[in-house]
Amino acid sequence: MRYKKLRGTKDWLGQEAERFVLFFKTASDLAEKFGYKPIITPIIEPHELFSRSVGEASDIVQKEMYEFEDKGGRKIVLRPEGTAGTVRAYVEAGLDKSNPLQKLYYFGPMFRYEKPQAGRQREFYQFGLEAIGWEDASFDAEIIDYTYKLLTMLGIKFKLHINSIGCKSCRPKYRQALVEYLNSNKDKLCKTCQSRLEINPLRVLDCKEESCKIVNQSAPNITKYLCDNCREHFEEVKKTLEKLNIEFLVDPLLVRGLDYYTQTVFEFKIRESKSQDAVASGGRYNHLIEDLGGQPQPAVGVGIGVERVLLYSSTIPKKSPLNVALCWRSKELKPHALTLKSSLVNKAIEQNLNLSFIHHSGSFKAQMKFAGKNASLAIILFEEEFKQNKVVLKNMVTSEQHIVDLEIASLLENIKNIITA
RNA sequence: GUGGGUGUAGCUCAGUUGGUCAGAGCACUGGGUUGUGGCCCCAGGGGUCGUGGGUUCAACUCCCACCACCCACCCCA
Repeated sequence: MRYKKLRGTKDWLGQEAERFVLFFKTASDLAEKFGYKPIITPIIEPHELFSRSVGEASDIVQKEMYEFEDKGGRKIVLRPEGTAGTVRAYVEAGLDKSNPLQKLYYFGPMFRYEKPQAGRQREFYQFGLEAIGWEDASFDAEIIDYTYKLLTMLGIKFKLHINSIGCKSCRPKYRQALVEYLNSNKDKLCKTCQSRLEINPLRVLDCKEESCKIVNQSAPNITKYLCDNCREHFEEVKKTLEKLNIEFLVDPLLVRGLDYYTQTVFEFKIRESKSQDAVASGGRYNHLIEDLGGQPQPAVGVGIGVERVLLYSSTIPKKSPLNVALCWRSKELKPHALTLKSSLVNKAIEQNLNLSFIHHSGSFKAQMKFAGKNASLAIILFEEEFKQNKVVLKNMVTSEQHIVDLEIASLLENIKNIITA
């Protein structure tokens, strides 16, 4: 074995690859049902896009980005998340001015230089939704509703945590109160939190260190510091979720690691596991479009971790699609089998049938062995039957077989009958 | 970035105190038996024992380094 995949990357093969594709189909179909349209943006972006949006002080920008200089001396990064690129494209296309209301979904690989672990890779896939242009709480609820439905469809058990972290006018007041409180308890905080206190005090709130947890329990509650506008918005989000029968938990300690969030933030957490527990998360980012040079537009979005979803999904099937194998008893029949196969493929496309047709080569025994392993049905050509325009249709699971007409339409009817039986 | 565990055929694993120990089962390929796969029988391919050094007459086996994977922390998707 000469070459190995890079650390923290993954090859998708066999059933895993099939499940991956199936996830994308499910997620994008559902997104389309909610009126979201696809957007595809580059994997490489300028470094500054993320330091401006995700935040200079965030862990992602400080230590997790893949960065390099291209031949023109530009500072490039492999995107660590999907929102910044989407917003950049939105502003660059002038949509903020010409057509500001946009509901978009994206899908693709993201990159973060971290130590790999189960459910955590250096290259990982995200499926995300962004609703840009609406300030109304119903869109926060829509994004959450979508994610809730998708994860439920996929058979994932989760807990939804939500919080509001305020806006530009009320958060500074809270921040000040928090810093004052934390400073008076500074000696009880862990080392990282003592430095967080300087750079990003809100992050202290979701520290898992026991001593910090105790301090956090009596910390000022952000909900009490929200301005009227933010409070009303949050109340409406909660009311709407209740009407939609979506269970959630208000978690005043939920703070996201990305700087661009305002007001609503949420995380879908897996019940059983405590680490790598977020399968999906997101929130509102009302200033990001403006911060990236566009006209001010409010927005809300979600990012869903594909690997984690696949890890916990119980309903995405692992079974391959239904295969029909063509086999021939003697060499002379081979060309007939192949033309038959080609006609069957045409018909299957025409009638939109969920069937695939395969063949092997070599000895008859080898063909049958291949069929037994890879197909549910076999169409077998024998000299005697073929002379009378007949073939053998064999169910490879039950071993039942019948001599049937070679004619395409009736052959397909027979196949359908076996499948539905 | 910190700590712990693991690393022998595609997979699951044996390998005795360093000296025919490079093996088994499954999988794979070919053949036999059934006008047609699975059962059975015969044969075959496949490994520089994670990589690189060191000790030794001799290393899969001892020592060191590195790499990869897993787990926990951290962080998040």
